[in-house]
Amino acid sequence: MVRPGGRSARVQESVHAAVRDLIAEAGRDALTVPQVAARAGVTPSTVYRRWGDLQELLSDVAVERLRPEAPPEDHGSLAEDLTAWTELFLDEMSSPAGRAYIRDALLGDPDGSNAGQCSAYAADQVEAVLARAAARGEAAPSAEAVMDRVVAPIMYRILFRPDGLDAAYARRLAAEVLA
Amino acid sequence: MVRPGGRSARVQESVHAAVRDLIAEAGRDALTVPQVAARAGVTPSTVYRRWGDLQELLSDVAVERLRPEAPPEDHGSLAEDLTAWTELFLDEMSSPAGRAYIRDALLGDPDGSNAGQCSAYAADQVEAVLARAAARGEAAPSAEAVMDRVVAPIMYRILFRPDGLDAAYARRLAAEVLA
DNA sequence: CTCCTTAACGCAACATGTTTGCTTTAAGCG
DNA sequence: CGCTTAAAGCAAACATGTTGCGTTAAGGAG
Repeated sequence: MVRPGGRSARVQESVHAAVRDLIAEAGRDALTVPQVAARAGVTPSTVYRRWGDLQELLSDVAVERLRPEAPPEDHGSLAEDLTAWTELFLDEMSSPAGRAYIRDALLGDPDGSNAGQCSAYAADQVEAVLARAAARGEAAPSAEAVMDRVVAPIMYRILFRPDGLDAAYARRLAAEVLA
Repeated sequence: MVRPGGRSARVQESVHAAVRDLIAEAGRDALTVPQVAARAGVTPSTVYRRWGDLQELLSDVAVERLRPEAPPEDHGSLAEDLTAWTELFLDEMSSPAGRAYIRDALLGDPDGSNAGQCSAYAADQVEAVLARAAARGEAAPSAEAVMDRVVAPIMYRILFRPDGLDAAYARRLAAEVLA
């Protein structure tokens, strides 16, 4: 029997909130399960039983924070929509907080489902931009092409080459995939 | 004073070997610092002092295993060289062992230097292929273009979308960057 | 509304992993 | 050959992770 509501839900929310608070206060490195549990008003064994370890818990919280809050803005044309979205995406993801969340999401993710979720969030945003272009009658690349040529290079550089990431790079990637 | 040789070197080699052996025997999940230390004939405190924690140690070992063993083969033309190298790269990296090493390398890497090293290995291989093309007088894309359009999509999919990775995809990426 | 069933939590004892002060060894240099 | 000191060993203190068992309360049946 699955129990998505009631006490279980309160515990989950309380623990997630404790993680967010403690990261903001003391930084991610100072985080331990017993601390989180104490702040959440819960025993450590509860956290260990539900999440397994600190990494999986952080991964959960990270995916939650990486979910886009709003659909991409409408600027009137595909070129402008995609450029603006790419700049925003790079900006959010390459910030220290963004990098940390990406790493956390990848980290505590034995089966890859959390990472898959992150990718799906980006894909949804891209598809929204492309769908709007199609509705306007504009020619547009496939979502796969945008993932391979815009999203992938950005994420690769964030993870493997933390330098040379700026708005100009975002604009160049967007322009190239539309060419 | 840095002491790259002598006892320190023996300890490092012994610990690395212990990690490789234990991963092969019992799997990465069953790995603990005390176990590794015991197998290496070393005390746990030595490992903690040199590497900090298990993740950094695994990251070290992973980078070592991700170093290419040989320069890319010469097939006579840029198209063949790049296609063959891309197929090999995808094959190695997307294998279960390859994925695990990539994750480990990213994981225990506070300052990103290990991840940067992995990227540098790939960049070196790509540059070798392109340099050979230039020596033949062939027109070739920049190394940056190959990193963005071949290496990045492969790594992105390995990390975030573990499906649909096959030799055909590798060939397509290579062909597109040459077009 | 009340009574079951049982998933999820709390508690406490336990096992394991991590840190640290101090001592000992041996690498590299004069 | 002897000094200096980085790095390793040792052992005890400490923190974290694990588990069995009793208790609580969600969600459904009567």
